Amino acid sequence: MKFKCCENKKAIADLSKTVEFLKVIGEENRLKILCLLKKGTRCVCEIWGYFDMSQNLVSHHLKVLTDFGLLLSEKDGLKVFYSLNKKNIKKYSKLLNNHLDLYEK
Amino acid sequence: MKFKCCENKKAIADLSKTVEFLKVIGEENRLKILCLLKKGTRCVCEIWGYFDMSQNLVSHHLKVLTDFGLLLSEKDGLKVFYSLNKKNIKKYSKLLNNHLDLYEK
DNA sequence: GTACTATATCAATAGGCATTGATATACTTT
DNA sequence: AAAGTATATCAATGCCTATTGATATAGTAC
Repeated sequence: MKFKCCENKKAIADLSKTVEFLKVIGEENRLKILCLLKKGTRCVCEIWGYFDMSQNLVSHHLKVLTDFGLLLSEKDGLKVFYSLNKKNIKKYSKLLNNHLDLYEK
Repeated sequence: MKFKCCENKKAIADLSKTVEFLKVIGEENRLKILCLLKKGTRCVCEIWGYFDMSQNLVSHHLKVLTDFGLLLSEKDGLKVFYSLNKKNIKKYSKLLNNHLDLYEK
């Protein structure tokens, strides 16, 4: 069995990116937001209302999630609608599972 | 599709536990240690040497991982050997994947 | 244009935690 | 018992970031 986690540049980069991903989703409010958005697209005020968080706090967490590429946003008039960036979430999930999967090879 | 993330006590507790798990593994040195231990049991000095971390820092991270239940330790003379607690890692991985899996149900 | 609504940004604060250096503990060897 | 080795703990520091309150921006309705 070859150890692949820290031996080459690709593996080290993957690990760093995985850690970033974990830090982004490893925050209670952000994980809640991701969970809610599994139901579908929501505007900021819906998220805010749903979780009883302050408006600026929700904005902050939405920005963190969006900046990292986990959410997509679309403006419609005054409202901004957020939705999951499923492609990227899937990508990072796979990266993570490479680390967590204990039984491969 | 029923939204299950924050609606009942079980779901909220699962989410909290998931966040804790993410915080524990979402640290570069700790994820590296987990990766190394996929190769098999290692004593502290081996881990320390492998990553060029200070001894007390390795001890600290090993403690965090062990306290959360991700590692098992066994003393043999002067040395302490650490290994993955695969059962628990698997348990938390499943919990996490419930959150990340976008396509279930 | 004025008032209002939805969202984002800014500045300040506070708490958590990774890191470090020093020291303690526990075991082994002589 | 004294010296050496492996690991753990303690105290202090500094950084990062979640949170808050206030304000700014941008669009809508009158």
